[in-house]
Amino acid sequence: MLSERRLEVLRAIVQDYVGTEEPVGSKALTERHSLGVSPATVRNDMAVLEEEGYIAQPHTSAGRIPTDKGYRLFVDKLAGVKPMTPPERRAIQNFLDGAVDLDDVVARTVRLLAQLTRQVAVVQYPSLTRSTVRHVELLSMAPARLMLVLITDTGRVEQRMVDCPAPFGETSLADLRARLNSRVVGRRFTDVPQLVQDLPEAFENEDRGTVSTVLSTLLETLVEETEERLMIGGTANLTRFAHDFPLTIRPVLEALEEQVVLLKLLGEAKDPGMTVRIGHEIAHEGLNSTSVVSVGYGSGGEAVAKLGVVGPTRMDYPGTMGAVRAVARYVGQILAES
Amino acid sequence: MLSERRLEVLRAIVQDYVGTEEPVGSKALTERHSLGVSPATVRNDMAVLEEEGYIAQPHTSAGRIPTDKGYRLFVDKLAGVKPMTPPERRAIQNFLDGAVDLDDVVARTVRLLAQLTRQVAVVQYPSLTRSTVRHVELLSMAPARLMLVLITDTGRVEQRMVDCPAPFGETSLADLRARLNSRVVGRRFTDVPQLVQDLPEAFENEDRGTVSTVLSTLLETLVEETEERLMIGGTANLTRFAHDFPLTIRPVLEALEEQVVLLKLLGEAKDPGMTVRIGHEIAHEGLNSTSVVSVGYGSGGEAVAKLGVVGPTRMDYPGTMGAVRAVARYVGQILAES
DNA sequence: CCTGGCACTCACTGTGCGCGAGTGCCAGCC
DNA sequence: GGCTGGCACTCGCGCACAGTGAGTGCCAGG
Repeated sequence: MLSERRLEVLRAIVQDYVGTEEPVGSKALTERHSLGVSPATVRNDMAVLEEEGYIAQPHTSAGRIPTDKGYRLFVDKLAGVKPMTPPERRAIQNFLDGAVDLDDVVARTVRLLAQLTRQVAVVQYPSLTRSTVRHVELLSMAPARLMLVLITDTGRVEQRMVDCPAPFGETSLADLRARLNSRVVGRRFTDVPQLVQDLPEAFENEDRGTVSTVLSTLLETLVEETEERLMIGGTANLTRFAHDFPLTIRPVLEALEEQVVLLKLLGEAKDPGMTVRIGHEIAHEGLNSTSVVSVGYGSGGEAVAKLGVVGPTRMDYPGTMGAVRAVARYVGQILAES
Repeated sequence: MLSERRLEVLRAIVQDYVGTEEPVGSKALTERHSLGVSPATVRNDMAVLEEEGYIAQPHTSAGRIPTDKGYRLFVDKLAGVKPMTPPERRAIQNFLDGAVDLDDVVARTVRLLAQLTRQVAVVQYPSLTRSTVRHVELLSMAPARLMLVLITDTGRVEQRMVDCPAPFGETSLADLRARLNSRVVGRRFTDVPQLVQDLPEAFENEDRGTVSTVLSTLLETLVEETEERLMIGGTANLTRFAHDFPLTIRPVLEALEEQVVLLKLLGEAKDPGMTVRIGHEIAHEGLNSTSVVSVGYGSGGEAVAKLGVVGPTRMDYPGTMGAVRAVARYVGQILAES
């Protein structure tokens, strides 16, 4: 176990390094922080911290920088979550109010988060698996062609064309629409399959084929769209620390375009509260020199999706966590209202 | 007017520079191309080309690189559009087939285009202004709350909540739905306002308020969504020529995030066929060292939106133009089928 | 009008050197 | 035992400097 003062030294190193982006030495540390001890003592502490793997030197005769393990300790034990100031809160609310639809909410959230944290923002669309059905609509496009429209409680809309095996009358259509809605409205998407299982039996022989087709399209939609979508913004912020890793920026951009990677990353964070993953804790290679701060958000008490930011491991964790948490809360409120 | 050989020299310079990314000198030129003349002659030609502003030297005693004006001449007079090879065509078709909805078509197109050209791809969603109405749906959410769903012929779906001034019965709802659809289905979005203008008069006094509210929401949607959305991909490709402008990559990324800029850029290209804008021909400052190749695409003969790529002015114009044109054609086919 | 020759320019590369921040270690002090 | 001041050492960084070579402009001759 590290002594109180050594932890304090680690905290000082992290803070200084995040601020200056340069390896921090013992002398500078004692000058910028009132640790009450001399540089020589700090050097001894640094030696211990280095032995334990919390800090490292880029090369001999240079200052120290925190390792992933060092950041981990800092986040877990040394740093709190910096709350937003009232003006910031107002700015967030103003920015998010006035969104017209779900796409707009997500788009605004991404921009806001990127701006607040000056990093890359990622916002997942509310997942269908945890959503409930608000309405299912069936429209006749042609004698044997229907359009299926699915509306979720979070305002998401999905539609599919359905080619029917046989013409389908208006009355049958109205019947199916009514039966379908009475069964699934307000229910969770995951429950839908068993709720509609026996629906074809309620119809005349000639219509059963079409009903089955519609149902299987509906179920397909549920499966396909369960793989969530997400929106990314603020990639220009990557260039802010590009001088740090001018070559590492490409794998990061590539990873960001591989939405699968990010979705997996967000999905892995089991804790519905805040999750911070640092450097090599992230399995994907391209993101080994980045950290991801994510948190769940939702319209009710329940989280329906995640949002977060991707930045260099050398980031302002307290500030970033504060911004992410605050934005998630307000987005939740907005979704609950609509 | 430049002589035939001088044009040939310019073409050789552009081709070599695009290939090697390095200023090209007179000796190297004569070695790599069979121009039939000596380096000294080429030097004289180069001096003329430089005087006319088609090429420039980064510094004295270095080779020449084409200027924006040089690329312009190359594109207009010297370069054709390189057609895709049959295997490439098949690959395009395979990649685009199997898209399940409009979002998917756009997403696949972006990825495909980015991969083919190894540059940044931009695809505009089919614009509402040139689309026609496939269906308008009204759903009752609560006694005084409706959901308006708008479906376009290109498969785009927009929805809005409508808060009614007074409760609205199911029969009135069905009536409004029927009247609305009979008037606007198959019509262009731009014609909708005058088509529904007198609709409230057909209803009872008590319902007129609601009908008006619905209509104004519909019209609002048309206006709001006329500002088109777009999808961007392949930003990781920016790093391929980042060594060229490691500092210029940031304004480019910023410009790409400002979708307004890109939309304006795409909108400016009046020619429904291929448009190439080179370097300083682009008004936006951040894109001054890039070129944009764009083309309209559409489900029928008519272009409903644009797609294209953003890359360095030093790009393979014939190849890029070929890829952009081919992709636009196939996307048009896909849209026509759905 | 083209060509070979020639002197000139200048970015680029590698080397050597001094500077200084930062370290590790040690002896002494509390 | 822990803290401190002192001191020698390391080594990355920046700078000056010279050598190299690709490329140029110009000119006289074919």
